[in-house]
Amino acid sequence: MTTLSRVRRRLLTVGPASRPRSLAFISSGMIAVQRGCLCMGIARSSNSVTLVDVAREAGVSLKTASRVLNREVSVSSSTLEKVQRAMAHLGYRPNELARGLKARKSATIGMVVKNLADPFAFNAVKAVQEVARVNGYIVILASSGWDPDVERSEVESLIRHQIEGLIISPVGSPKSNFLDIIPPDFHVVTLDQPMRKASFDSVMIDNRRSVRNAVQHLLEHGYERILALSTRPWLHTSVERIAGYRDAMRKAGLESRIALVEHESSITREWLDEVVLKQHKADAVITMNWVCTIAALRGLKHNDKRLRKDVAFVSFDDFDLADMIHPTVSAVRQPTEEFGYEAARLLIQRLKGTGPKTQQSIVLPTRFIARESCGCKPLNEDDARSPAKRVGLIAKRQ
Amino acid sequence: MTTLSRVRRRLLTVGPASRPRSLAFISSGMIAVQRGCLCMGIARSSNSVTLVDVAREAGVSLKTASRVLNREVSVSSSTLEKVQRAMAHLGYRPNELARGLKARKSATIGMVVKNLADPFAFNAVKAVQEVARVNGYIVILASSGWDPDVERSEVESLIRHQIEGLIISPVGSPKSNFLDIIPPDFHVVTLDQPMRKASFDSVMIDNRRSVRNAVQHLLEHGYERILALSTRPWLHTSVERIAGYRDAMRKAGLESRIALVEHESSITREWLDEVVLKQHKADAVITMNWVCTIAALRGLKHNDKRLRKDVAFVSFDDFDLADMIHPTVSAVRQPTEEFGYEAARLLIQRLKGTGPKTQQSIVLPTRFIARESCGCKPLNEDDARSPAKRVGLIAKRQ
DNA sequence: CTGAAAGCGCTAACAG
DNA sequence: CTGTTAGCGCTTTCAG
Repeated sequence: MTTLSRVRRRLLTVGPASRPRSLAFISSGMIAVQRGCLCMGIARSSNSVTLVDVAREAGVSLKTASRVLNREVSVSSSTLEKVQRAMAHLGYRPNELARGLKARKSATIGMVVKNLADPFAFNAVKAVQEVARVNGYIVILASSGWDPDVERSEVESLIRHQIEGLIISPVGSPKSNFLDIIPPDFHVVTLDQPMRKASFDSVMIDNRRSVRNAVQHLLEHGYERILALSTRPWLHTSVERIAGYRDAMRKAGLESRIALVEHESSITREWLDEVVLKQHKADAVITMNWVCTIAALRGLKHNDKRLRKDVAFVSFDDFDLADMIHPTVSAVRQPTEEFGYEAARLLIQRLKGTGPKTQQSIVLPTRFIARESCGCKPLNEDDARSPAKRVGLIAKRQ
Repeated sequence: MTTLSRVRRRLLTVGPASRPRSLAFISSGMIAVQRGCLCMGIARSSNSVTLVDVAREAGVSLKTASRVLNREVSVSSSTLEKVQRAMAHLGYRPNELARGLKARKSATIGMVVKNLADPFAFNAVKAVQEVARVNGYIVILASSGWDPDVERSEVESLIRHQIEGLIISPVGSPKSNFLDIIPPDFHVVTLDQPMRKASFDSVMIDNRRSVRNAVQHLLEHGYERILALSTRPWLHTSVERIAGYRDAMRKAGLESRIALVEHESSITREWLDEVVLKQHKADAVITMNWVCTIAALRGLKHNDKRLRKDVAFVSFDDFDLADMIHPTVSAVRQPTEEFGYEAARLLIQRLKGTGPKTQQSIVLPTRFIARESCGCKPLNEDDARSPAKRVGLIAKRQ
């Protein structure tokens, strides 16, 4: 019998503090079987072995048991062993919630993303979870679904659950606002987007430069009627990326052609036909994000437009199987897992009090993956492979 | 001044219990400003407004404030309003951890997946999180990375954090074992795979039948040297799927051709060339899971093998852009979001005590999406679209 | 090196 | 309808 029930132990080892309470306790919904070998707790059934029980079993005080639990040094090896044996024997499981209540730490970090189905999000989440685990933290995951109200209430919920820090990829809409519910010196790391009017740590890329470089690449191939395609143009990332596009076009003395839609559902075959092909007579298209890419790719295909032959194509955001589409799709690759990795590292540094006290802004490098759709012949097969090859991999560091 | 600090309130309203402790408290790292309008908590800075504070501010007892917090009915509208105003004024934030300690519920469910980068996993997680949110639960996410030991320790960690229920897609390896650390009447729902020697609720598909149907489809196209390709053949899902393959082949009086590898990294171009093409002279390939598909697709492409022309192809697991590869890839589609949705529904029903008491096993339907790689002309464009179109969508029900 | 006592922020039992 | 009292399971002073 490894897991003696609470009642059993209470009955058997009344101990020094057998106050009236014991009786009241027993009468309130427990069954005590006399035979002494089988006891069932009905009320608080599962796993109610507490540190008190451990201490009693080991014949030490509660505090001593607590010391063992917390690996404090000042415990003689004999008591240490006694307590550990008691823990094992009883099948003791510390209650992290109770632990956190007094100690004011929950060993929990919160993470909020916009859409888990976006490769950016799940790769980041994956890395965050991995780093958190190694450092003894768990992560509560929430998803805003691009809704500022949901975002706000999710953050609120996380705070109520006493997260020690927050990693968030903010919706970033003008209406998005949760700064007022963040406690003053709370640790927050933003991903992908910065927060207006806030000075949180952040992990981002140089959106503007990344797009500028990509557009320059298209220009070098001789395309001139390059069209930038973006959803949610009010997003900080969109704004920056479009600025990068403009930079490159302006420098080349060419007219900017920009097609913006609020939501990817607007990017239909007909719309592409009308706007991209008829209106702008684009000879190349560069998308500003993943959903855009998927929508445009699908729409163009159904238009019987062949990538590169009729219109060159560059995607912002690389994706699985970009190297399997014909022609293979050139893309700006963000280091999605690194995002999560760095964010978690920043946050945990803060929580542990190691690392710098000043605001940290990490800017991660992107890479232009030249495949065929931009007009190139891919040179390095490894580079050209889509992110799929990294499935299951997390950069191991630290 | 909406957020008065704890010290301030302690100093101003000493109340009945002004024990020596108060002094010690103040001396240990707080700054009290005399002017009476500005106070800063240094020690326990953020958000330490408690229900006691609210009660005091509202001039009611702790319990009454608690009643308001819990929306209990027996509160007069005048006190209700008083308390609510006090809460708003103080910027009160309930501590869910403390709440859970006494009430023995954490409003938290745990979820463990094998690999978050797998479309199956993130779609399921997404749905679980959504359903949990709507029902007032938060979800702690963990990932086993296919490692039984990690899986076990993650489950252990979740239990320590007092999750009320667990949704897990088990590693399912022979060494995988965490049953002994699950408390007796704990609520668990398994996803994708069942647990040996356990009678948890589960959400699965009919793997055997799904594959049998797909193979039969290939047979109807006249292929005879159909090869089944699988990783991790010891997995329950793999076993079932391979059984389905055998069923169909046997029924057709054809020889089964099965190529198994432990890990997808074995599926190289050379390996495919040797095993699939030279050794088996396969005229069709059916993969048994997503990683297999990606690896095989990539390997075949680099072999200058054209899908359908040289070898037909069916993928178990549909994927984004399956309709963008040339030829488009036929696939067995699992309802990935439904998995999560149903699992969460089952679990929350259990937690709330609604719904049946007996073990529930939900078997979700799959669909064969006939595109071109199996030899078909796709009929319905909508069906043929890859799952990408569903980005951002969650089935709203209940 | 060890223990007793006092809570963390909240809910629950039981009176009024 | 409201308040009092006793904890949830743990950590934390502060004494030995």
